[in-house]
Formats: sequence, structure tokens, C-alpha cells
Amino acid sequence: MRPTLSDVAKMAGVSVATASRALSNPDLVADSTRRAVRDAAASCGYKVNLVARSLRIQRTNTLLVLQPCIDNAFYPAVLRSIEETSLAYGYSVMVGFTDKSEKHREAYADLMSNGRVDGVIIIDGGAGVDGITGPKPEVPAVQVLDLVYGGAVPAVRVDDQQVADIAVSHLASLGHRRIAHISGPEQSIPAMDRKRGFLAAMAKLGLAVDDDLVKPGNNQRKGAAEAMKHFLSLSKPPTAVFAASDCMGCAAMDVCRDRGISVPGDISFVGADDTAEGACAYPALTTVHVPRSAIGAHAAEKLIGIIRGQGGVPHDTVMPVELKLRASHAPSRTAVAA
Amino acid sequence: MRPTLSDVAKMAGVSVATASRALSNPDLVADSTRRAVRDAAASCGYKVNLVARSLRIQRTNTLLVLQPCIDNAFYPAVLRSIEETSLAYGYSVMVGFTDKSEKHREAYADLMSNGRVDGVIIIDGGAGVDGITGPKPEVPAVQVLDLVYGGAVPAVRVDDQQVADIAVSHLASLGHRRIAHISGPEQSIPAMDRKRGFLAAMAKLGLAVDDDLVKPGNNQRKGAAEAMKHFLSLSKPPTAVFAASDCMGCAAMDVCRDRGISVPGDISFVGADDTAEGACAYPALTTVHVPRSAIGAHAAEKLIGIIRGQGGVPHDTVMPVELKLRASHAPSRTAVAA
DNA sequence: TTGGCGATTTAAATCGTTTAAGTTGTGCAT
DNA sequence: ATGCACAACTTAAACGATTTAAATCGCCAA
Repeated sequence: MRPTLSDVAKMAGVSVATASRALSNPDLVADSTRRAVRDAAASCGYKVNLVARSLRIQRTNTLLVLQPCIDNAFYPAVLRSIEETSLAYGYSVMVGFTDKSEKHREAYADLMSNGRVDGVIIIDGGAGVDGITGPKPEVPAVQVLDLVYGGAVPAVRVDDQQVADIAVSHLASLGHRRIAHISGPEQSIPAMDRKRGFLAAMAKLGLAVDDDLVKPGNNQRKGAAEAMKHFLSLSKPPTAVFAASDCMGCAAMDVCRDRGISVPGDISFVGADDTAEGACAYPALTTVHVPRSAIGAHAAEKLIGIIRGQGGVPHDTVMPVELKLRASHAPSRTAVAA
Repeated sequence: MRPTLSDVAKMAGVSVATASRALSNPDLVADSTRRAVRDAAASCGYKVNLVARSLRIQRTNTLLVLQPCIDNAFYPAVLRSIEETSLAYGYSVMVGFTDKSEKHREAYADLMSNGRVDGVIIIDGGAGVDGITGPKPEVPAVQVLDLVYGGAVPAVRVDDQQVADIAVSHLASLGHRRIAHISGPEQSIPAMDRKRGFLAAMAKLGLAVDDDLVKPGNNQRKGAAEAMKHFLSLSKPPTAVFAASDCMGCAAMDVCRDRGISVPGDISFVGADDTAEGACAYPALTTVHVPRSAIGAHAAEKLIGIIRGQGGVPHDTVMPVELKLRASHAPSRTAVAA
């Protein structure tokens, strides 16, 4: 059997209370005692039992991260930085992927409400997290990017309308007037914000948007390819496309390549999110960078701040996004001609 | 305060022991009692405290997954299927990324040895996991793919020499005789096995391999690009390349594209792992598929089997790999000429 | 000598479960 | 009647830590 605190205490000839203090609150015991206890602990290889400690102090120092999946290129960087930040603050992280089944969600609901985690970070793509937390979560929570709870739960996010605005403005500044949009899933709040932002930006710039220029790609290569094919079948195809994600942007560019349409010679592309595939694509996809690492770090810090009851934690954190220029955009030919 | 079992017991007019049984061991109590307890629990919103339970039963139903990172396209699918399988067996999963710092490793060593997790799955790219577990881990462990402990710890893996053999044999069957290899990191056991496998396969087929045809790419785009440039600078460049990972294969193909060299017209490529980028690349990269999901699932099942002390858990599980034909290979021109 | 103060240490309660062992009550065979 | 088996429940002891409140000790002043 692994040694317990009481074993250590016995070895050191003190009470468990003193042993406990010697190890975790050293200033409260005399020098000689502290040394004796530490020696005893070391010599028998004592390790504190974290479960017992958690039960007593009513904290687990564990966070739960709920996200739809990890396969999507967007999530890994967020998770990574959550993990890194959490660890720096002394928290470990559990992960739950929620897109698979109702059963998954219930299981994680249990973890949350049954005291196994101190807080939860919800990056859940709207996949019915209500079942998990209810609008008023039972543990401290922070929602990230996909604000399924509106303003009810503290959030870390970006301004998705701004994402679209940046993309459209950039294309417009290159002279493009006929700009299409491949949008994300209907249920996704960010996707719909980007769509709204696209429409607003176009309107602001006085550019026409007919229905044929906005097609859903559902955040998947296939959907995006179909949308792109639709655009290319138009009598007056767009000269530029804003895709709501890099994944869709790449798939759309591939359609052009297959048809011998030059990017950016014949048509320009701007994606969003700035995931790896865009950087490796040919041509490299110009995109609107979403700071995934910083978002993860902020989310973790915010959650921990809330757990620790620190004041001054902002309720809503909006992270900056920025245009990342690469090779998939060029001035509009019609603009050059004009 | 959240209600405890003792509250429920009081409400139902029974002892805590009976309340406990009514909820988690229903056959041991009378129908009427069971109903009373359940009603009481429901009416006050009782949720079992998992930490207390864990302390008592000396199990946490939590697994720890240690992997270098999550950014690398290889890992997400493995983690995902570990999570899915674990959940199906009633376990939740904690993740630890170990490539960042010594501090991370120590923190996870604590989790393991301090009773917070029941077992650990080590997918750690050789990044000095010894510090974490020691050759004899303190908790049940399974190592995956990167067998840092040799045969000392149960493993789920693929035959990496076979991976290389499949790739080389395929290229050779297309008539290629001058085949180059872009290898992974020196410290990576799978990478070195693939390199060994490459050399063995070439030897077996009676094909010459001079030093100029094996260059390290370090599993990164940049390194692979450099290796490829080296190959192309040779007086007699290879007609085919086996890259130890899809990532490197794609980067190498990109070098060819930049130089106007046709793939697979002028040169064929085979990658390994079968990650998303290879499928999206142009041309789509032929590769040796490594069943990441199945590996994750097996690893989780094996670990859980060990934890539960089930007999008949195989010590070493070798998962099958297979060639995935796509568009980056073609018959060798010299072969066609011959 | 007595009292009091500070610095250490200890005993015991607590966290919320599970479970081994013991109690009670009922029916049935003897 | 007595004893036994069995079901249903209760009591009480874990699990392994932290922490409150009380005890001890040494030391010094009055």
C-alpha cells in the first residue's frame, strides 16, 4: 500500500495535523519538525492523495473543456492554450467532445454537477449545450466564440461581423464589386454573424448582393465546393469570394483549379479563422486571423478568475482579429480595366 | 448548499447506508424504500459527489492521455476515439501536452502518482516521458505508437517497418528504382523504424540507396522542403519519394509544383499516416493509412481492461496498416521506356 | 508561585460517500 | 415454543486528507 499522511506522521513522531502542516503550510511548524516530517515523507515516498484533499477542501483544481470535436482544425490550438494556461495556474483539464451523442452530453453534465470539476469552458458549436448546463450553469462557466447563452454567461469571443467586414473591405479595396460569400452552418452563431457581417459590409459599400451570391457551405469541403460550382455557373460569376472558414475557402479554390480558373488571376479568395490548411494551400489563402491561442488563454484565465472569486473579471472579452495577407487575392480585372 | 446523501436519507426517513444502496444498488432494498429514497433525491435535486465516491472506492474513473501536443494533425483523431471509447466504459479523460516544458511533465506526473487518475495512455513522442512514469509506471499504463518503454509497458502500435515496406513496394511495383526517403525526427522511434523499413525494403528489392537519397525532414514542412530541394539538385534525382509523414509529403510536392515539376508525371510520392492534408493536397497524396481511430479505441479498451484486472489483455497489439491509393503516384517513365 | 502569552502541537471534526458487520423482525420447519 | 434462515435496515468504520478549537510547553513578569 502507498503510504498515507498518517504513516508519515508516525514515522516522524508527530500527529497527522502537524505532518499536514509541515508539508503544505511550512511556516506553521518548527524548523526541526518540518525537517523530520519532510525526511519521513521523502524516505517512504509519500505522495499526497489529491482525491482526499479535494474532498476536504471542496475543490478539484480541474477544469472541463466542452467542444463539439477535436477533428476540426480550429479547435486544437484553443485546447492547447487552455491546457497550457490552466496548468500554469495549477489546474488540470478534462475534455469532452459533445457532437457525438446525447449520452456524451449527459455524462459531462454529470461531471460538472457532481463536483468533479471546478468550472467549465464551453466552446460548443451550439450543439444543444442547454442540456448540459442549463442557462444558469451549476458550476462557474465561460463560453467561447459560440455564445450559446447570449449574455448570460461570461464570454471570450471575436466580433464575427467584423471578421466579415475586414474580408469584404479588403476585397472591395482591390476593386472587387461582385463578391460572393460561402457561409457556415445555419445553427452556428458565429457563422450567421459572419453572414450578417458580409451583408452589412456589402451594403455599407453600396455593393449589390443577390441571393445567388450567398450560399451555405456548412463548413465542409463538399458543401463549399458545391457553393463554388454554383457561383461559377452564374452568367456573371463573382470576381471574389469570402469564405466563412479557411477550410471552405481551400475547397472552393480547389474547384477553380480543377476548372483551370486562375487564383488570384481570375478570382480572389479570402477565408477566415487562419487555420493551417489555408497557409499550405496553393495559392496560400488570404484570411482573417482569429487568435485561437490568445482566446484559449483568456478563457482559462477568466474562468479561473471567476472560480477564485476575483473581482474585476470582465464579463465579455472581445479579441481582436486581423487581416492576414497571403497569395489568394489580387486587384479586380474589371477595376483595372475601368 | 447542495444536498448530500444524508439530507436525502433524512427526507426519506432512512439511514444514509440505505439511501446509498437505494440509489446505486437498488436490488438490496425494498421496493417502497427505494421509491421513497428516489423521490427524496429527485425532489431536492441530489447529485452524488463524485470526489467523495472516488475517495471511498479508490477509483476515479478518469484516464489521463499524455501526448506531445494536439496541434500535429496526427493526434486529434486518436484523442477523439480515446475519449469516445472511454466514455462508453464510464471513464472521463484528462489531457496533458508534454512537449512544452519540464514543468508540464512534473505536473502530470503528480496527477498520475497522486491518485487522481486510474490509468494513463502515453502517446508521447519520446519527449522524455521517463521523468513522468519511470520505466515502471505507478499507475496502469498503455503506450501508443511511440514505444518509449520498449516491451516493458503494454502497447498499441503499428509495424512501422511495414509502413515503409508497403510504400516502397508500391513504388517499386510501378517500376520506380530510384526512390528517395524523407525521414522523421531522429528521436522518434516510429520515424527511425520507417527509415529502417525503407532501407530494408530497398535492399530486399535489390534497389540501391545512396546517402543522398535519405534525408531528414524532421516531420516539418520546412525540413521536408529542404530535403526535396536536395533530391532535385542531384545529378540523377529520384523518380519517386517516400515521405515518413503526409505533412512532409505535401511539402515536398509543393516544392515540385513551385519548380514546374509534374506530380505524378515526373515524380511519384507516397506519404504515411493518412492525415487530412494529404487528402486535400493536389494531387491527392497516396499514403499508407494508419488507423488512428482504431488505435485510440484499442488503447482505451486495453487500459481499461488492465485497470479492471481483466485477464486476456494482449500485451502488444499491432494494428494493420494499408496502402491508400490516391493521385500522387504513377508508373515510372524509365520503366515504361524499358 | 502564579498567571499569562506566544509558539507549537494535538485531538477531533469534517468533507460525502461506500460497505462490513450487526440488528431487527418475519415466516417456516422442527 | 425454539431455532434458523433470510430480508431489510442501521450502525459505525473506513477512505485520506485539512482545519478548528483545545491542549501543552517554555518562558518571563509580577
